[in-house]
Amino acid sequence: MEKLKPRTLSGFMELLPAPQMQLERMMEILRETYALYGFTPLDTPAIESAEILLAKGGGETEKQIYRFQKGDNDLALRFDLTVPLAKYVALHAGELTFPFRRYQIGKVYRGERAQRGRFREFYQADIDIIGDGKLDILNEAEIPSIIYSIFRRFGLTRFVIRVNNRKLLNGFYAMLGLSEKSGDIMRTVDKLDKIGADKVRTILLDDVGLTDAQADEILRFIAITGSNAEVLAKLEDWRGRNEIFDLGLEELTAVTKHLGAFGVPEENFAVDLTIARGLDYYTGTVYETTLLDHPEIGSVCSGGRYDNLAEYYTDRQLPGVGISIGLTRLFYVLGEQELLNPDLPTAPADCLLLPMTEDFSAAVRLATILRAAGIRTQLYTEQKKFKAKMSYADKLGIPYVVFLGEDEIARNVCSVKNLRTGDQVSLPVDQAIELIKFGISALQSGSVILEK
RNA sequence: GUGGGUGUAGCGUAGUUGGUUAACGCGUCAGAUUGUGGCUCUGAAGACCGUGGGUUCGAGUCCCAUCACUCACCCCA
Repeated sequence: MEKLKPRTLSGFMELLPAPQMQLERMMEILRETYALYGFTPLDTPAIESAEILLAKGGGETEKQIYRFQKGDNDLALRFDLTVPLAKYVALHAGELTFPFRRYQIGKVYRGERAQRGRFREFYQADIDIIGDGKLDILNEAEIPSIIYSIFRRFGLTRFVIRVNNRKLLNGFYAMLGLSEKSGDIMRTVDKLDKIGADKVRTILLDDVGLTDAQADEILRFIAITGSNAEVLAKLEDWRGRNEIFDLGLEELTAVTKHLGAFGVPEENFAVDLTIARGLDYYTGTVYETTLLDHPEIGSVCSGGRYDNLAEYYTDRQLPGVGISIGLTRLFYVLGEQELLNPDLPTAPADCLLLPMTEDFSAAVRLATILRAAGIRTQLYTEQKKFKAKMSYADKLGIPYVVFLGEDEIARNVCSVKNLRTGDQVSLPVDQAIELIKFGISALQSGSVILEK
């Protein structure tokens, strides 16, 4: 029979067992850290009614969303985790307790052309805090501080969480009488790092249609750099000319101050007036996180403040702040740059138990005892040559092999071989457990990532 | 969606101005070594050269189409 050629669609990540373990380790860190800050886990369906997911309508979402008919139902795959959150919060607003703090790690789908670091199915790891009517500015500093904490636990140090404020930008553009064109301007300004100031100016003049004076003012504005304190001080020059701008400046100043209080060092966060990206529902603080050594891959984590999360589903005013880690992208880039810690244990088991007798019942009992002691144990039951069994443990990176033959059973011991050192001893079961547990605890390595 | 590039065993590659049996490395499997893995050695399996058509005595190689992948743009995590 003619076989179908197996293939995986482009833009869909499918991993071998060892890297999958590394990805799972990153997810564990995410869950542990989010939980540590009092976030509750949430899961929502990957498929929702298209009208729910497209409530906002228009734009990129409409173009990129996977949408299909099943019977009479118009369905779509979720494009991000924020829109489902909005639906969830609107649906359950009466039953939830606010501020509602939830985390969600899940796959999202975008029907765009795949590229390196850009997937069509990928994990996002989101946290959001939703208030009822109001939400304190402090939350806008806590969110990036959590990201800082996670990245440090991953083992990353060379990253910057860049912070800006949409009110500040909108107020600024209003001052110049450019509110209508703020979207185009922000998109252009965002490319500053990539294409340089001269090209930004050309685009602003030719494509966006600004006057020389307007373009110069914008370039002067985005050229503001320096320490966070210096940037904030320079922004004072524009204070008093637009209320929204002033409000944005106060918020940005407050977030900067609080981030320090949360213990985020200056080298890991920066006020950056060029960032504006992310979905357009952001209304205040916005974040974007990049890896200093890999700016080419873009943002690995971004988010911000929105004043009215669920406006398409309810009249209730639900302001929030949230951020999303592009886990698949982050993992992919780290793997490609060989920054994933190769010492991170990726074996599916701590111990491979080889029964050397016809009757496996003693081995089955021993496996149960080992597992009860917390040792991840695989019982090898296949009729293969001895070397094939050893080779199995070796290939999977299982650190210990335990033999149980007639000889061991008669002496009430088991033989434990450490595959790293080659040492082998015969011990009573309780001592064998201690030996293995001590050995595997020594193998635990700190971080997922080794930075060069 | 727009524009480039590339398709040869599971993976990574070589393949001369078109010429006879498509080569190599890694991996896989077997044996050397039946209660001891990694290292080494020996051997084996595995490719209608993406697909379809064309040019030619002859196509992995040239031409066209098509599909897939990929890079850039757009946009984003």
